[in-house]
Amino acid sequence: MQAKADDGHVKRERRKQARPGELLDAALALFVEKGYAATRVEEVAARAGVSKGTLFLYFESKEELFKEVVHENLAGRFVEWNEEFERFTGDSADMLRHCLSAWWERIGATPASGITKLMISESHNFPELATYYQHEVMVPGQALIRRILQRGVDRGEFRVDDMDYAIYSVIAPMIFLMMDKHSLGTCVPAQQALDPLRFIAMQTDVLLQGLCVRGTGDGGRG
Amino acid sequence: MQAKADDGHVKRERRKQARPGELLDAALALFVEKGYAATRVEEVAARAGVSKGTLFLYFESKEELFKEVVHENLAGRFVEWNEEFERFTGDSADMLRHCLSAWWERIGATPASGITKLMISESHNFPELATYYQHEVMVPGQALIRRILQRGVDRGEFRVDDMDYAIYSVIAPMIFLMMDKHSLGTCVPAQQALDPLRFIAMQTDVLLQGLCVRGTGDGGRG
Amino acid sequence: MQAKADDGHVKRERRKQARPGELLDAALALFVEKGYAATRVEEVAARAGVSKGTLFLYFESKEELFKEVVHENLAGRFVEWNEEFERFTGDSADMLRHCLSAWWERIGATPASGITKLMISESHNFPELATYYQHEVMVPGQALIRRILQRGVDRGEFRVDDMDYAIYSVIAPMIFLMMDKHSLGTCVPAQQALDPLRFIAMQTDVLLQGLCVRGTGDGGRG
Amino acid sequence: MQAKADDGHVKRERRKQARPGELLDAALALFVEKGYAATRVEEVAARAGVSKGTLFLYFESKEELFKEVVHENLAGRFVEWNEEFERFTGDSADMLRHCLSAWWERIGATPASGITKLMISESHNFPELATYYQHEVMVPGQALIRRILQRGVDRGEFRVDDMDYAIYSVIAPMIFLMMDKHSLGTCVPAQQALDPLRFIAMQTDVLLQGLCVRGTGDGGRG
DNA sequence: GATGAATGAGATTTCATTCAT
DNA sequence: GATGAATGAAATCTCATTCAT
Repeated sequence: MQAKADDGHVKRERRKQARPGELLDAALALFVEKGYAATRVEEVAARAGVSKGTLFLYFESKEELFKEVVHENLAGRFVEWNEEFERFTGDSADMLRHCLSAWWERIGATPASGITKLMISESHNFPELATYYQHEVMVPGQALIRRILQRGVDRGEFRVDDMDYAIYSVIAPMIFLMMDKHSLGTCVPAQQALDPLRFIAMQTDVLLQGLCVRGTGDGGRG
Repeated sequence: MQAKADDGHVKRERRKQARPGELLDAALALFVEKGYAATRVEEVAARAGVSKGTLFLYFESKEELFKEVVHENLAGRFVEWNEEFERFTGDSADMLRHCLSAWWERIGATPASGITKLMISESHNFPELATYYQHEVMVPGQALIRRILQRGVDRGEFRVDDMDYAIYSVIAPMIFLMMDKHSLGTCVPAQQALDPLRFIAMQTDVLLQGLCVRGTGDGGRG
Repeated sequence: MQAKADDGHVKRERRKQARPGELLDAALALFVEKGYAATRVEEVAARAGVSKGTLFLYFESKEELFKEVVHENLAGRFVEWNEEFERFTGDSADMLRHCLSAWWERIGATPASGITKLMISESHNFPELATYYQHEVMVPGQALIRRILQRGVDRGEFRVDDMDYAIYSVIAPMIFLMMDKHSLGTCVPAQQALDPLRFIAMQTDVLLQGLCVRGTGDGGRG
Repeated sequence: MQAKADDGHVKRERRKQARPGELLDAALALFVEKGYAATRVEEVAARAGVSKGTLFLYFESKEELFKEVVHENLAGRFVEWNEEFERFTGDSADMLRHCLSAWWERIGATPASGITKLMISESHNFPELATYYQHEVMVPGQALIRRILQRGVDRGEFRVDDMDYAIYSVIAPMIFLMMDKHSLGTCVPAQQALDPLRFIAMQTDVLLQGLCVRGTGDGGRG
């Protein structure tokens, strides 16, 4: 009986903790799909399997919910990724390839990528969130890409004329993939659909062709 | 007196003719800025310098206004561009460069580029419009890019392994520039702001490096 | 030329005078058909062949228009009918028959009967008009019926136990016919439609059977 | 504690169950009094003791509310009445008398009679409802009256020359009473007011005088 | 006088938020 | 804690009325 009570308690504790998470997931999905304003809190609650009232036990307001959705899905992954950067020992072309495909698997392909679409759609309505996103994602993201490119330059692997624009060249295909996943690509028949990893591979090759000092034309594949 | 009466009539007529356009412009700007749902029709009317009621003289409903905003700003420019394509006599690298910078000047830099952001934000809420946009913009746009690349291949200037993905490589920076203009870039201080023509030039160079058969490393500038 | 000018002037004068009449006719028809609140002044104007603005040159407001519609169509016909009563020389059964069929031809069958439907529908919203209608129609109408019945009593033709209720017995079929014409009967196929004069004839026979002192069962027809 | 919780739940449930009925009652009263278009939903809600928003929890729109008001108050009473017809053993004159006075008590005197006024006022604006009313009330009502009259004929009690018009003769005073109750009679001082049961008794007598084969002149009172 | 574009008060309808149960 | 009935502020939309032409 003690065990049973404990079990119950644990399970209830877990659910209690999990509830906001389910709500945040539901909210992310719906905000990304329909936009902030067009999403009704009742839908979010329903998708999370709770009632409208319950949502307000966990979040002060719809706006607060939105902010927590953004915060929750931005929780600094860059610490981890900077550590991976430090540990990486291969050449910089491989590093860039690894970085982009890892990004797709861990972010692009997951609901977290919806946050970028959300910020694109709602940045004017939530300027403080836009700033926050800028600080939490854009700045560290660009910094990480810069470190990778700079590493290539420092090791004599890359030649970079204009670092800022080189960074944009890395970001552009990522933005494109996320927009495709969350909007433009959703009304295209499946067999015509874009294969993200293939696109990333191709883009990286083109980029590396431009970056690699020897300009061997094989995009650094060698 | 005839003249005076005519003048008055003409002036009023001119207003009447102009109103829908003014309202569509105001609506485009606000829908792009705040999203469809977060934009109040009264704001649209105010920005066009009329009252709420006047808007409904010209548009049946907010939804109808939205649809007409999209239709109005999509009026097939591809006829004109296909004609330019036919007339172009230079090499295909120049053609691609010209095409992208012309696109920026005529679309990207104008409010019309907001339509793309709108479709990205609202495609799930207006599926018929998304389909329409697909037919009117995505398909002919990709077809035009395909023609340019194919022209390069046919003339022995380009080498294209996978045409579909090559097209995406052209589109991705365009999407990126529009998102920057309408969202992400708007909270970045001016002196750090991205110069679109410079970005386009750089991107084209990188692309051409990958495309041009000789792989001269000068991106076709040589 | 003088003649022509005169003609023009006369015609214009006539039209100017006629305009409010056309508006009143249009308004009566639409108010009866759709109700006061559900009728838009623009519809009234359109049906009268003028613009919305013109209506307001002749009537201060929609409410004023409504009041004038009622006043216009109530213009005391009872003077004329009381004179007919005075002149009538036949027996009282014939008089009642004549009275009811004349009423149908002059009022019941004409748009004027719509006023009764209007008063039934809108009396709570226009209490002063209801009172006016009471004074102008109900009271003199009941008085006229009373005079006819009383004439029959005085001449030894009718026996009336309760004058008030005898009057209601005359009115009830009139109300029924007007409601049939303006509402209930309008969704009945034509061949099933009620023939008002036949109904009046029948009703009068039944009434007279009750009224005529000899109770001959032929309703006074002899 | 169990009881208390149940109580609460039950009480709230009871409110929830009762709401639509309260709203329908309020709506019937106001629609009859002011007409559909002139009644504001907020008034309906206020009369039912709830707020505007609550009304829309139970009814999709004002129009839907109106339709349900009509449907609710038309719930086929004719089954019951046809059964009464079958069970009735007295003579047909009594049957007709009973039928009309029962109608007044169960319908005419109750708010349900307002439906007829509503249909008269709004039939053009809601043609489907007019048809529905035709099928649910007019047709079965006329059929019931026809059965009663036919019974009299079959039993040798009544003589009916034209059945259709005989039926109208029964209906006309009913229409008159309802119009009096809901419109015309409401601005008449109380002491002059019409006593419906007395009017019905008188009308029935007159009718029976015409119907009864012996033409005894006592209206069947024997 | 006639017009009809423009207005804005007022109606319907939605939905985030509250709170009794 | 959880619920969902109730609320009312705010949005869309209508239409009587005005007024420049």
